[in-house]
Amino acid sequence: MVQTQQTPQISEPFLGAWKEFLNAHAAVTDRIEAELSSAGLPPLAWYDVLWALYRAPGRRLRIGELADEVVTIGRSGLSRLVDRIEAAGMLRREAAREDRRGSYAVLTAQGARLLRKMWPVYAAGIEQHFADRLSVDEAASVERILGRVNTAARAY
Amino acid sequence: MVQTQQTPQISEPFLGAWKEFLNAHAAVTDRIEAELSSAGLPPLAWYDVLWALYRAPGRRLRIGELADEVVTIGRSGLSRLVDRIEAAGMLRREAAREDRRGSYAVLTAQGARLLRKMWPVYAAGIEQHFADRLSVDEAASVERILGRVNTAARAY
DNA sequence: AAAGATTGAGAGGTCAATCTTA
DNA sequence: TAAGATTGACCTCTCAATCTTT
Repeated sequence: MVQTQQTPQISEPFLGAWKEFLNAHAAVTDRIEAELSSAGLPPLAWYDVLWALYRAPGRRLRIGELADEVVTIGRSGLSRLVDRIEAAGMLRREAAREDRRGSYAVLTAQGARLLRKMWPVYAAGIEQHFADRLSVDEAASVERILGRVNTAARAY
Repeated sequence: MVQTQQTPQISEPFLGAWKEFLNAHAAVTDRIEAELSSAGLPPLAWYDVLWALYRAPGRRLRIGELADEVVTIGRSGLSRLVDRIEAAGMLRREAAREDRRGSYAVLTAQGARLLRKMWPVYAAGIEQHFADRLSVDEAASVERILGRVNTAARAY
């Protein structure tokens, strides 16, 4: 008799790695969010949007391209997030001339300034809660290993 | 002149590790949530609650203890999550006799069955999207390294 | 007054339906 | 008909206020 659907046995090192992975993510991001908030700055999701625009040619991205960059949120959620960031004057929408169905999000000068205010706080959080606990070799290992996890998970 | 507040320079391996860490978390948890949902099962947060109760002596935990176990949610959020799980019959609240301010969440038989239905799907997701991409040595490294991140981040 | 837990108000997210243009 | 993007309805979380008991 063939067993078609058996529960995988995940051995200890893998299960241990998974648990630490989940806990570390929750702990570090919570702490960084709290530090941004204490500094009177918006959440990490804003940083992701502003930074994606900053990197892009012309400081602008189609809404769909922006959604692909901000990996923690879906398209409708992004649409509302862009609403809020636009209302705060940190970006503006611009109709796409080459395809009138679409629009661009364009970083404003104020948005670029906000990005420069957020980075020191964000960077300090990454350093203190994450990087300071790793050696250079360990960081390289984590990058390589989780990079592989990442590629695998997206390959669908 | 003393520089009191300089932006940390985070060198490449650390920044790379941080980016892969965030992306891997988003990718893997999204995929597992989608698989649970496709199987007609509730989200990971339910699993965390049910599993915490299952492990506990008497299959029961004070609400506050439960909140400490479920690290991705705050106390008021947990209160509402417990409402929903209770409404589904997977746990019940019970007044604490030794301290009448408090209450217990107690796993029901139905809750234990749900846990046993969720685990195969969850485990398959961990295996396929995470564990299969790691060697045993790499898993041990991730556990050790992120365990250190974790301890550090919580030590406040 | 403080601790355990819940609740009202509001912020931010999802899914499916919708609108506009291609 | 499909693609880009937004919207309506609804769900879940947070913060601060609240209720009960210590």
